[in-house]
Amino acid sequence: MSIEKSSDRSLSQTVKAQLALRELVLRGALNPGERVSELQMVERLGVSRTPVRMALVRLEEEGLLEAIPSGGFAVKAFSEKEVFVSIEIRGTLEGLAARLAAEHGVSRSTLLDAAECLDEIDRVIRRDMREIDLSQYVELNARFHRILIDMADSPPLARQIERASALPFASASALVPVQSRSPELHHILTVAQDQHRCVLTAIERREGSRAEAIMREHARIAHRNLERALTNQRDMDLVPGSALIKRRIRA
Amino acid sequence: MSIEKSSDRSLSQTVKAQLALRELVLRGALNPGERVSELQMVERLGVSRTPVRMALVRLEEEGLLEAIPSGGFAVKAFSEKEVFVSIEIRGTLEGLAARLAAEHGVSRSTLLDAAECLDEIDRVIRRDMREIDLSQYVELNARFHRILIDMADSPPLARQIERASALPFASASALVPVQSRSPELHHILTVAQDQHRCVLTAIERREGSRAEAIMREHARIAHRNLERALTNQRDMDLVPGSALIKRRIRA
DNA sequence: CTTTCTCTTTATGTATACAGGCTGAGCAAT
DNA sequence: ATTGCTCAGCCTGTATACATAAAGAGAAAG
Repeated sequence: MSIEKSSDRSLSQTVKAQLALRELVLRGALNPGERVSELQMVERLGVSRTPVRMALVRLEEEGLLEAIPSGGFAVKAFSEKEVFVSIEIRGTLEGLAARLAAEHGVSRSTLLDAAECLDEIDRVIRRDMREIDLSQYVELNARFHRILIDMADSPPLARQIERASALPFASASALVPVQSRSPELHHILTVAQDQHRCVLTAIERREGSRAEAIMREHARIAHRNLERALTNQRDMDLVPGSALIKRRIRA
Repeated sequence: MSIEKSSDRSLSQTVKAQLALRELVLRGALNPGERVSELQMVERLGVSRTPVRMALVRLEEEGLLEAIPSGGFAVKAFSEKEVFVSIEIRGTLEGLAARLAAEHGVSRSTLLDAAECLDEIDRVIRRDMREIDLSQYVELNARFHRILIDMADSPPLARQIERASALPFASASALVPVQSRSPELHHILTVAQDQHRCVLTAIERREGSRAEAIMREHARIAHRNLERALTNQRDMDLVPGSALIKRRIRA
């Protein structure tokens, strides 16, 4: 009955429980608002109560669960507005990172790393109008965002961005797959990539304010993708953690 | 040997441990970088290992501790730059909150609450040039910031700001006491209060961009206060968690 | 038929026992 | 004197037992 009875022994029980539980929540196996019973999870995950409890605490920190006043945890539900704001928060913090990078200045080698990453993205995008390997794009996109955060050279900021990106639908490349069925796919990726180029140029030229503004706007592409998914029922499957989003009734 | 053997029974052991441990860390009773042994804390706090462990995990989330790769936790040390960035993060997020509040619009009653709070601050500041009750100011200041966050009406943002303010020296009114010995005290409080007034006006008039800029600048008063404490050794005592800050050697 | 009270069940909070791994001291060998 | 090895002590990760509080079912009364 356990999800991954034969999972890697090298991982600690706590980490195993955390991964498995997150998977259950995101998959929608647990309904939003529903209490997550420790004993039931012991049964389902095949670990004892202690690691389950640790996993619950950590997932609460991630924002996937919320504490019940009388004790224990429940699966968190998100309104559409909350999702939008979460994306805005990430964009704002990434904007701050870009500005700090521009103001402090960044080493030549790091700039080259970033530029190389963007070249690779170009190659993926331009390959063939309709045959773009999205998983490859997602990975490279995540890498570029990581480099950008490294450029700020501020552990507290990196940490905060990590927290903001912990919500499945708020991370930098979570909503990219939503575009996969769209005829505008190539268009949007082109625009996004141009923003990547521009922010890198701005950082290189020490134009902090511009770098910040670009990253903020860049995050709003995710807003558009989310909007699409919310209006096109069938695209919701492509949104990670979509089961947690309370849908409004739409006309 | 325990810090608070006879503390309130109504609080759970976990919360008790968390409060006591935080106190120990901030007081500087545990040296930065030092490992925090669970058993030693059991002895010092008078609770068993389970709540101590929970408290350790939570304090790591707060950012006061960091996980040791081989297991366990250590007291975290902060560089001056990290402290500055932490303040900048808080300011940026509060700026976002102010902008959202302005853009969404805020109910009349909430605006009145805020205005009343500011009136009270005025009364504290203007009371007598040299006899200002700082603790009262700190409390009212915190209240105004709380109202501002409520205006944004975004639980995820409130949560993130709370996290950013969890670092003792990063919260909105943590560094106010540093000014207490300064002849500029009245001057700085006047400026800060003017920013309060301006941001409220901006929100009322739906001037989102302005509201955001003001809150960002407002947070930078904390920068100034920190700078003062870093140059005036004797003022460091007034900085909460100063024991965690790695001082550079200064000429 | 509804409502309320009680009792049972089950939840979490806490303490503690046990196992495996890391660290460091002391000793031996070069 | 230095370096490498072994062993002991301690520390964390995990499992589980126990106590207390909450939630739900069922029966009785209105």
